[in-house]
Amino acid sequence: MQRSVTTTPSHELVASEEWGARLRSLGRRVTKQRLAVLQATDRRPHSSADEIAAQVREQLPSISTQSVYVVLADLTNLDLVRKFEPPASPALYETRTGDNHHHAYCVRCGRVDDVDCAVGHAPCLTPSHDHGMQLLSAEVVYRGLCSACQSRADPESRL
Amino acid sequence: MQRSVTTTPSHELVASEEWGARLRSLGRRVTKQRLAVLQATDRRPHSSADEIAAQVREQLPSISTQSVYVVLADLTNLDLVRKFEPPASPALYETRTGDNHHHAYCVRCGRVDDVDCAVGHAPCLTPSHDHGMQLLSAEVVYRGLCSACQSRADPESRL
DNA sequence: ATCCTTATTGTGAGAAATTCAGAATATTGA
DNA sequence: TCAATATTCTGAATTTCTCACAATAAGGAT
Repeated sequence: MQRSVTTTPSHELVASEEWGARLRSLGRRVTKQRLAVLQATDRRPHSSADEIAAQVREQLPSISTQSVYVVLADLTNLDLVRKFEPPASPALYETRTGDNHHHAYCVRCGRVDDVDCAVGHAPCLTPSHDHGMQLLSAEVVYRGLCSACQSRADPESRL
Repeated sequence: MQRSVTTTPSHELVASEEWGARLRSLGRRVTKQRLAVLQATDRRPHSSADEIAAQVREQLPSISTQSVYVVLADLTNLDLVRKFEPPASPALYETRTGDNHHHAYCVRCGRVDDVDCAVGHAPCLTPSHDHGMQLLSAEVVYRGLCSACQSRADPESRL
């Protein structure tokens, strides 16, 4: 992989270095595929594996979709990307990890937005009784209607 | 469908009648397939479509899996069953609807438990900011480790 | 009780998303 | 630069679920 300052936008170069450092510190080799997947995911949060593959192909035209899947699965395990599975649609990926933010998706158009945790203290982690399950984390998925779909919504239709 | 008191356990007969009434009031015909699917789902909450099909086949040996899918999709729309999609596994169905209860699944064995809403007032429906999305409902999914897997867990492994 | 209308189910194929095994390739430490 | 082995590629396969159309059966009317 050649890194030319003249052909690569500087902010991407920096990002590339950062991702590379993170990968190395996690015991992973720094490959152009991983960097491209990370950058594509970073650039467009809530992208599907297919969309990420399409993005990546602008840099690496011959990358296979399967490789993107493998890379994403590995990065997800490393916690460099987070996988979100909205109902009835392919999994989406984002680079925002570590904060336990949640997601709202539009039941009409499928649009997904990030939603920060409701109250300061994660309220969803203290259910009334836990059946002996040791809880690790909670993910909240909001069903909603995005502003675009609200304006376009005919009042007759019951959602 | 013949209904013989001597061959059908009375509690199932009653349940059958109840489901029948509900279906009728929702403008649906009362078919043995629908009743069998409802009873199977009721008997074993958090079953997958395949598991429900297997259960149903004990009564209706020749029902196709596709029909079970169609019936479940329709019953879900009617709100007689609720569909839950845990990450990385097939959708699960249950007859407990209307209360907005949540789910905890074991990250190791996949076991799913019901969890009643954390605090009295649905806290998860008031996110800090909603990006203009009109929120309709929230579903909380708890990741956890069930008691069986806790005992069997080697302390070395980082979960 | 029987027939007819039409909802429901069955059949068979097929789509979409994802995973797997083994061969080829590329990164990194020496 | 080279070797070791992590990573990616190739191609097929799997799983879950959907679709179109034919066959069947539920429930009201006669």
